[in-house]
Amino acid sequence: MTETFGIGELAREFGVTARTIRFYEDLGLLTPLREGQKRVYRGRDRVRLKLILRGKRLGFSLAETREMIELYDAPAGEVGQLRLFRDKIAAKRAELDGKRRDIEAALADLDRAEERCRARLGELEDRPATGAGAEAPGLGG
Amino acid sequence: MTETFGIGELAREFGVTARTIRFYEDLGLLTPLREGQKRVYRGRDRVRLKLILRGKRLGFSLAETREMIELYDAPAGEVGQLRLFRDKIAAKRAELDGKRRDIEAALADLDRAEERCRARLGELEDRPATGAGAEAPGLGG
DNA sequence: CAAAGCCTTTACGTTTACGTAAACGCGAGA
DNA sequence: TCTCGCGTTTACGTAAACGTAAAGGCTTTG
Repeated sequence: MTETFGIGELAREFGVTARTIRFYEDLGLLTPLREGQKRVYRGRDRVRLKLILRGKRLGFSLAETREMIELYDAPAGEVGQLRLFRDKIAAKRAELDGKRRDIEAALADLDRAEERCRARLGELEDRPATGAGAEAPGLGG
Repeated sequence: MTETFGIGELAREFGVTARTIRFYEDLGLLTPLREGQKRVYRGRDRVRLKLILRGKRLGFSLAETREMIELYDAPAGEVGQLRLFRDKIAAKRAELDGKRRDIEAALADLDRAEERCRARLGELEDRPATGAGAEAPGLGG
């Protein structure tokens, strides 16, 4: 437990540069400890970095991702705060649901494209003369 | 059929500026007709714009989105081309699947956060004294 | 006929998210 | 002692995706 990491270590693990990790710190997204001058990251920071990169993959800006991370580690404040919080969570979820629908649609489009592609390939492999130029017909797997 | 649109019309419909639409044209993503100097967009461009914006919501760069759109309207070339094409489609699908998994994970995280939030709210509404400051206890719906 | 709207092109500005280089510290090892 | 290797700060550079003016054209409505 209480495992720690160097900046290069994290950079290698997640396929980013140290510059990137320092940049996230500048934005307040990561808060490593220090051993002398050197940054020391703990599991918490590693998790956060993972969340940041996930947010990026989903097209969120770093600001948006920060908001989302803040939603993850809830504050346990007073009732008003908690309600606001719950509403924010609901909003983000709606956004994520939208993205999911977008993904389904994109996947469906790709499926159609692939189907057309596959059908056309079937035609060409059956009778290589039809349509375009010929190739090695049916020898491969 | 053959309905056409002005640039402002499309801009309003999709919540972007005309500048944005012209920018996409600069990148070769849209290819409107012209009536004199004015751009005239047809259904095809409207669909493309929709696809571009979907790509953006999913965190794809405009370059990536262009590639994806090119996959949608298949070329029907020769066998080699088609196979390359099919592979590209598979790759994009893998990427989209990854994003979907990211979304599921993010939604799961949000669910956990919401559950904690809800539980805490339940506590506070049952016995408002526990933990933090009080509010109007149980009058609302 | 003048102002209001919608469109045009050209061009510089801005934000986000880093890249890249310079110059330095510091411990390990040949 | 020198030089890797890893880390540091400071600072300017950059690509992507537009924003935002400036200056003008066409048309239609009062």
